[in-house]
Parts: sequence; structure tokens; C-alpha cells
Amino acid sequence: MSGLHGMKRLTLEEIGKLAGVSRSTVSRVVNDQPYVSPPVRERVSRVIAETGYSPDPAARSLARQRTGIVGLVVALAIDSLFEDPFFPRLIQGVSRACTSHGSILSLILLYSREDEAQLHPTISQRQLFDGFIIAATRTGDPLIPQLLDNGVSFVVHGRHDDPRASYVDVDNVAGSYTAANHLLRLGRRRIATITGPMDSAAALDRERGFLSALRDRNHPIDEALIVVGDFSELSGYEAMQRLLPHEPDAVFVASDTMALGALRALREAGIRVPGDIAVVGFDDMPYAATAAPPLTTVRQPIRRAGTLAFEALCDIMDSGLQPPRRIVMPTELVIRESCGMRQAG
Amino acid sequence: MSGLHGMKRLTLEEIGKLAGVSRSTVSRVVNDQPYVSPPVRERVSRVIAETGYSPDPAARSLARQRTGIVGLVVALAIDSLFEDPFFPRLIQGVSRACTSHGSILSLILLYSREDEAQLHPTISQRQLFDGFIIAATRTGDPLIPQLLDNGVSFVVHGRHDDPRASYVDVDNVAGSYTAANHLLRLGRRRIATITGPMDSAAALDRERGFLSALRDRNHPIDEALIVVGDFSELSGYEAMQRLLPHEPDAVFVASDTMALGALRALREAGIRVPGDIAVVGFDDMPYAATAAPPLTTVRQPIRRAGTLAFEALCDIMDSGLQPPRRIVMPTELVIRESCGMRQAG
DNA sequence: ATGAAAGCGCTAACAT
DNA sequence: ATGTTAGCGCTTTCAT
Repeated sequence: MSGLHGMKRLTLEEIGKLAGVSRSTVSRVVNDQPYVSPPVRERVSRVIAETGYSPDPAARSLARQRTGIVGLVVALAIDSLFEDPFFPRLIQGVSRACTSHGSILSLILLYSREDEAQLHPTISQRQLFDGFIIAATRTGDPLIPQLLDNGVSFVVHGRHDDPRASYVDVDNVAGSYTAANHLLRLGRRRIATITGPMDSAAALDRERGFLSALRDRNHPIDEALIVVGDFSELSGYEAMQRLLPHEPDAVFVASDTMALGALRALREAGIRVPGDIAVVGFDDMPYAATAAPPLTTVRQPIRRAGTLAFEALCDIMDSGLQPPRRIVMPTELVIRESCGMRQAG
Repeated sequence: MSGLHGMKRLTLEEIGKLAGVSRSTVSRVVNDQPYVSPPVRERVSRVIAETGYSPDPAARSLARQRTGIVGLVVALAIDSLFEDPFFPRLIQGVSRACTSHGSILSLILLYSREDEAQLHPTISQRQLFDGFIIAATRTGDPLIPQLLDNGVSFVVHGRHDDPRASYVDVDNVAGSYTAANHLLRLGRRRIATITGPMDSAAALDRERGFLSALRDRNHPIDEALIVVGDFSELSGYEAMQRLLPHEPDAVFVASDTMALGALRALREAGIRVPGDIAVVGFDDMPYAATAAPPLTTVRQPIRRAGTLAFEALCDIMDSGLQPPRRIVMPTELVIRESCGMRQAG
């Protein structure tokens, strides 16, 4: 076939020779630039097609001073993060956008302080990467100020406090407000919540939305009905066990994965869902629909968030940083059986 | 702090000037090469540390003719692949190895024929990438012969027929043999299986191991008890429904995700597990342990496979292709309640 | 042990 | 509209 083993790499110069033009003209054709006469463009294009030439990315990066590579940084890549399809979906969204834009996606998972020590410098020097999407940051993550100081282009997934940071987020507050409100309207009185870890902005926002809904209806807030989890199945299971003595008749769980754990605890305790207790999750992961019982949950558009984050990053990369982009996407309450209401529609 | 915005990029030349040596000497220090006198090395190192210099990857790639970037290609990235934590784990394994080796990991998800058309050339020309790990290939995937023809370094995750291809795989045949054998020893007679898609080598191997176990015990094979799925939860659910009329008393399901679907079908049909039917899965995903009932399953070391694939790739990249590496890892039967045996130990 | 110089393959400013 | 030329920042031979 075409690709023989030791085949010498083609260069612009050689294509030029074959087409009887200079290296510059070939470059113009390759980069779709003007000032090439139609016949010449045609001839050069044919040679390129016949030879299968494609420009060397390293040389191009060096000359252009940009690589076309964007990094997706998972700032705290603990194993439990990969238990559920959240990150895979985010990655899918980013990857799709990258591919259609012709960019290369690089995945950077930081597991430990050592990883951070090793990779933060690489990241902040913005030599290899044109920009970053930062996911799974906790409050106080040193990476973001570092990026800002170094003038690196980036977009955070999940809101961030620094006014200079761009981010893409879902409206966690509104989503959980709606969920809690829904439980109230169904007549539940002792409404508990299992939150995410308190260094996660999403977890804080979800708790905030939940509490607002109760307050807005002048519903008493019982501190014993608020238990902190860490987004893992096990933490949902344990949190539910801690809630049981306080006899909640509803629980808003800040992630579907934790909700699964909660359902497991309830099943083991012989408590019926939704008869004895209503359960609402967050995310609408694939298994929410097939849980026993199917889980009412707050759907968030994860892949879309990834795509938008990439697009915002592109914006930022070629039009400068300011003003920061802040994109907040709506959520949707998906009603299934676990909340005790007949499915709508 | 150090990283001011418009700070001009440092070069070898400038570091040389600061240390009173030539660019070459600095290069030697940066690359830990010999022939630099201790005092000079010391002086240069200090300047590098003080300035925070780090070499430009693009320039380095151009001069070295290698980029330090490896691509992880998901050859058929259908959404259902990302429903379970299989790929995330594989990615984690590869990522860890990459990071500790100082390589950059790039993720390439091919969703469609158009993606393939767009990216196969990029991939096969081996300009941007030093090598690849290829996952989620089906039999007959054109990518692999293409890579072989072009002399690109790569390792496949999952066995591959071409004798020139290197791969890392788990012993799917032995794993399912053990699983089926276990069911036979427990006295089950009508043992069904739900397989993966027939263009997946893993699915074929798992079916093969299952059948061997039955044959070795002279157990009759009832074609009606073999149903094909596609590794998705839904396909497991539907497959189980198709099996029910044939009254199996055991089922070996080729993935935990499908097993979850099977359990759901059984729950809906009011059939008891393991009382009426024993269920064994494959993978040992996190939710296998928390399913109702907890799922007996064949554990495979997914992260480890990713790590080994990367290491094999490194081998290949710097010691040439031949002979191809073939790494096959053992599996382990994890006994829980769904098979009807009291948990060992 | 150190330095000078020739690339690596491309882009882009400049000249024609 | 096309060609010439000067980098981009590094590695690597070759002198010394």
C-alpha cells in the first residue's frame, strides 16, 4: 500500500518541488490562504492528495507558537470519581467538540499531591497546551490562581469564585430547589438531605437550593436531617443509615450514585420507597431509570457542559481572556416512581 | 509572583547567557548528559531553578523527532461504552503510567465513520503521536492493519488476530470457564448465558470458556439458553426476558452491566436470586458488590491492564516492534450471594 | 569539557 | 500571485 515502512517524511519543500512551486505557495494552499491562483492551487492540491502529505505538527507548533492541544485536567482524580459515568460523559462532551474543531484532547488526571507537584508547573507554563478545561476542583484549589497569574487560558467546569475565572456550570441551586419543592408539594414533612462533600461548589449549591425551598415555604429545618456524604455509593448508604433514626419521610440526595446507596440502605432496613420514604436524586445517570424503584432525579446536561466548556475556551483563546465567560445551564426534574407521584405524561 | 503575564519565554540561549556558557552546555545539563564539569553543571542548574526555565516541547519535538505524546484510541466510542466504569478505569490505568513516565496522554474517541475518516489518517501518519493504545476494537477494524502498514507503534487492549499486533488482554476464556464450572458444581443444570456482541473478541472468548466448561463435564448445550447481548444494561434486561420461557436455573452474564439488567428482569418477573436462578457476572464493577443480591462475578484487573499496555508500548517504541508483546492477565472469581453459595472465608 | 553551526519543518514578513 | 528569507527553540554533530 501507500505507507511503506521507512518512507521518508514529506516536507513542504518536496511537495513544492513536485508541483513546481515554492514552499510558501504550498504552505498557502495547505492553510487555505488567499493569493494563490486557481490553477496553481489545483495543481498543488493534487500533489498533496496523491502523496498523502500532511504537515508536521511539531514544526507547525513551533512556528505558530501554538500547539492545537487542549488539556482536560481532573484536579482531584480520586477513584470514586470514576465510579459513575459523570466524568466519562464530561469527557465525551469535550472530546466531541475537540474533534469537530480539529483540536487534540489531552487528559491530565491528578491523583495525589505528588502528581500536582509534577504537573502543575507543566500546566501553568502553557507551553505544550493552548488552554485547559479544569474539572473536579475543590474550593481552595491552588491550580486556578496559578493559571490566572500565568495568563493561561482556561475554563472551569463548575462555578468558581475568582471573578477572573470563566466557567460552565449547571444551575445546581435551582435544580435542588425544584427537587425539594416537589417533595413539599407531595406532602412530605420530614425532608432530609444527603449532601456532597463541603469543599465542592456543586455540593454547597445543591444544599443551598434545598434549604431555600424549605425556607420559602416556612418549613422548619431540622439539622439532624442534613447529613454530609462524599458523592460515593457507600457514603449514600451510610448517610441513609444515619438518617433513619430521625424518621424522615423524604430525602433529597445530591447525586444519583449516593441515592443508589441510600436505596440500598432502605432496602436492607425494610423501608418502602416511596411508600415510607420518597427519594430524589441528582444527575440522571443511566442507572437512575432502572433502579428499584426508578429514581426521580434532577437531570443535568453533562455532555453539553463539556462541549460548551470547550467552545468557551476557544473563544477565550482567540479573543483574549476578558471578560470571563460564565455559562449556567438549566436542569430538569425527571419524575419517576421513587418520589411517590405517578409518572407524568 | 514569578509568572508575569507578558513575560518573554526563556530560551536555552538566554539561560546560557545568564550562566556564562553556551546553549549546548545548557542543553546537556537539561538532558542530564555527560561531559559537563561539575561546577558548570551546578551553576547552570541554579540558573535554571531560579528562572523556572523549562524547555519548549514543540521545539524539542521538532528536533528530536518525537513528541512524548501517546494516544489512547477508543475505536468505537458508542455511548453505552461509557455507561459503566470500564473505560474510566482503563483510562486511569493508562494515565497513571503515562504520568509517572513523563508522557502526555491524548484521548481519541471515534464515534462515527466520519470521525474515523477524519482521524485515521492523523493517527496512522504517526507525526503527532509516538504511539497508541487501541481499545474497543471490533473484529475487522481497519485501523489496525493500517497502523501495521505504516509502521506505527501500538498496543491493542484485548487480543487481536494479526500476528504482528501486540496486545494486553485478560484470560476471558479461563475466567468464564471458571464461572460456568462454579455453577455446575453448585448443582445447576439448566445453565444459560448472555453473551456480548459477536464482533467483540472478549465476548467470543467468554462464550467459548463457558461452552468449554459445559463440554468438559459432558453437559448438554441447549442453544435456546444462549442469548446475545451488547454489553448494555438494557440488552441484559431483554436477554433475560427472552431466556425466562426456557426456565434456566443459572445464567452466566458476560458483563456486570448486563447482569444488572438481568437482575432487573428477574426482579420484575418475581423470580428469586439465587433461589430460583443463580446469576454470575463478569468484570467486578463497583456496583456488583452492592447489587441486590450482591453479584458473584469474574474480576478482571482493568487499571492494571491499562498500565501494562502503556509499559508494553514504551518497550515497543524504544526497542522496535518485534517480537510483538502478548500479555494475558488472570482473572479471579469473586463469590457473593447471587450464585447461591455462602460467601467463602 | 565546551562552543559553533547545521539542521528539524513550518509560518510569516518581506521583496518582487 | 509567487518566491526569498528569517526565524520558532531545541538537539546534535563536529571542531576545538
